[in-house]
Amino acid sequence: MELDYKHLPEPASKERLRLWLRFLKASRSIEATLRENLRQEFRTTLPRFDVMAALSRFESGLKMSKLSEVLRVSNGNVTGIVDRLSEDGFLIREPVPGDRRASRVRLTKSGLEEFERQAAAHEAWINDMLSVFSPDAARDITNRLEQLEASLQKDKF
Amino acid sequence: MELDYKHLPEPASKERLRLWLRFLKASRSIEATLRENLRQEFRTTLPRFDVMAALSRFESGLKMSKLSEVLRVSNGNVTGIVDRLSEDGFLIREPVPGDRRASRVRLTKSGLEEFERQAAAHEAWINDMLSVFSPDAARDITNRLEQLEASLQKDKF
DNA sequence: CGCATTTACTTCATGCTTAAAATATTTGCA
DNA sequence: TGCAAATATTTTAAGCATGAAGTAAATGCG
Repeated sequence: MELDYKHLPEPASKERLRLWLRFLKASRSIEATLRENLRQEFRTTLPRFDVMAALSRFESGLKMSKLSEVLRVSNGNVTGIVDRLSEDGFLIREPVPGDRRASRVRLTKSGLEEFERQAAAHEAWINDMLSVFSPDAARDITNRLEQLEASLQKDKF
Repeated sequence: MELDYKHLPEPASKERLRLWLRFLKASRSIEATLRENLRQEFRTTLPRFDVMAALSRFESGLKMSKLSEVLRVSNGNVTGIVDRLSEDGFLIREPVPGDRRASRVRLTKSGLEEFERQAAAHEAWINDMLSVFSPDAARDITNRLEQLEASLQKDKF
């Protein structure tokens, strides 16, 4: 029979790897449910929701480049998603006065209304999935994640 | 001027939504770095790494259906990734005696060696990115994530 | 046995994702 | 002014992801 290493201290790197694996699993599990719910209830996808969420915070819209920066995805990626959302009438590209290369994207009235319904449902789904965390526990973990983000940013330079 | 709501208690659902947004941000940030590193150092991708990681735990290989179950991705998805890894000589499909529909996939010697180098680098990257968490803090968060997973599983039925 | 159902897997259509190349326009400066 | 460099965006090629449809083989039961 094997020795029981379970209660011996693991090297720090193993402990952190274990954390990452759990982290990823939880994240993927929640994301999968969100995708499925968005698909079933609103015939849309997470990337489309993300674009609309970003635009909903800027009444006068965002330039394509700013939009891809906010979402932290590539320019080319945003082009396709915006194309499709435009076809659905949820947003429009407007010319930017004085710069014929650029365009400003903003939600239409219909897009804003649609997004508000999606956002309310989204918040309820998250509240349900994370109900195991009390508001205090949620705040505590949020704080730790903010530390993590800060340390990840710092290492970039 | 607007009232300052910042220090009033937020509804639980807002607190949890905030947690989810931080969670997603951290997860995407770490994943992006992993993808970039895998690409630069090993000319591979996270899905390929995931497939090899899964197979590395089963010396005699896995059937395609079991592989997609373990990875929690669709069957059709696994087909393509396995196709490409096979072309690279990192794994092989073997016939399953007594069932001509099925095939068993396992790492080749070259695939196992390659994976072991990738896994060592992967662990070091994670250790670096999560270094802001002490082993104790890491264990603590891992425990909370396990609670979360358990509660997510339970709600499925 | 015969044939409907189930199982294992691949293919297909569509969309998301990236990096890199291409296009168009603006800016800066010799 | 003229033109090289920078900027804003789209296009392209390749891979990942899904759900659904298709193919082939195995199973089960009347």
